[in-house]
Amino acid sequence: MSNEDSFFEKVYKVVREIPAGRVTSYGAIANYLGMPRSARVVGWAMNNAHGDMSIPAHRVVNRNGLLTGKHHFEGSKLMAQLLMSEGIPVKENEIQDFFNFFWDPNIELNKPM
DNA sequence: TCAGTGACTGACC
DNA sequence: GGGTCAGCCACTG
Repeated sequence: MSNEDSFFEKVYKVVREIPAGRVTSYGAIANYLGMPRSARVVGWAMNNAHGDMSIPAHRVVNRNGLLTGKHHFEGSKLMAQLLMSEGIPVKENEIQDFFNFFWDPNIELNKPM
């Protein structure tokens, strides 16, 4: 049974909120969910979301801006292609100016206004 | 039920 | 400054 309150669902919801042309990290999502030490679980959720095309998992990368999960995509280059298609410079599985494109749910979803 | 694994992160050497 | 170790939570076997 999939409860919307499930940790996974929360992760999916946040990932879906990621605007095109922006990226975030597993730790940022985990931190937003109140589990900054469970970044691995977030990645695990992505693994479970593998079959859900509604979830832009390609916008989720590790703390170093490295496309660690690209190997899980059908095409190893698909993840980079999607990111570059959104205007995000990716080279050698690594996002250039990652910090510049970084989208933090803790800030964006809690923006005072 | 217990143990192992995983798309991570931070700290230590 | 770079590599290694341990911790964390959830799911599968």
